[in-house]
Amino acid sequence: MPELPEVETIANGLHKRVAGDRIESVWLGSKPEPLKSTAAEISSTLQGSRLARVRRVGKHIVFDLASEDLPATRQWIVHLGMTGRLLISTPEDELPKHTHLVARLESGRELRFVDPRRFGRLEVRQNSFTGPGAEPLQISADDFAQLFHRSKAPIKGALLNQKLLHGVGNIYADEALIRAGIRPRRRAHSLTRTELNKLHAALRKVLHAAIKAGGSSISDYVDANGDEGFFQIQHRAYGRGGKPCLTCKTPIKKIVVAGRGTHYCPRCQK
DNA sequence: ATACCGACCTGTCAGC
DNA sequence: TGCTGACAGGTCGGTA
Repeated sequence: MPELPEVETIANGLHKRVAGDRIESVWLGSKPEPLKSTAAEISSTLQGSRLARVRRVGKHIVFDLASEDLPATRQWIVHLGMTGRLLISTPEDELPKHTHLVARLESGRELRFVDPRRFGRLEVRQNSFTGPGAEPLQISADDFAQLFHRSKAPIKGALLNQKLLHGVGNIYADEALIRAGIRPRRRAHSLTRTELNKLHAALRKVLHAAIKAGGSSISDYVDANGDEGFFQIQHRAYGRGGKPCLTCKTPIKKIVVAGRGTHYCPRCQK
């Protein structure tokens, strides 16, 4: 579900609402799929920890944990997958179907992880988590060009490769490419430096605009406060197959690239 | 090493 | 109304 702008919105919202609170106890569901660490590791690490800070790394939500006896080097990492959600609730709120973790907080609230499709992952770590790739909003144009100029993959696939850049998903890959005027099937190494610069700038711009809009709500995405994002009204390619290009009126094409539904303008994108 | 492709899951929606 | 199949914001592992 969530890509960089949505995860950033969720992490910032969670930070505002739960930073400083302490986890008193943890309930874990019986389904093991969402766990990368063992249930015992997750329970023992979270229990008693203070949520010092909540932030985004790539598409991951990172909770920096602190406790009386240990320095703040432990982290709780949450990847939301396609349908994962972190909800702040009261104990009286009905437990949603597909709830996999409930953390009871000192404040009396509960932080719940709900994920119907179970593509999300929970993990605890001791060391500092830096994510699989580079941050799209921090990387320089030079380093950005370096990442892609040797890859034979279609540029759309390369943008989705989290080991290169982390945080870009299907929506923002399509939205960056249409804004940069580049076809999704172009081999990454075939892009000129001018095109890579345009793509770097377009990606930064679209991600910043989407963060400002609170992300894209396609079906059920809501942030930590339950509010919808509204960047979807600014989509030019994603979800607009058959509809006229906002620049030239040519119908937007929908194809499959790197196994993902891909939308582009056959006239504006070269 | 690189790049496709199915698998992993549930829910929703279109079409019959 | 109800069934079937396609599709969905992501990632991983196997295979070519």
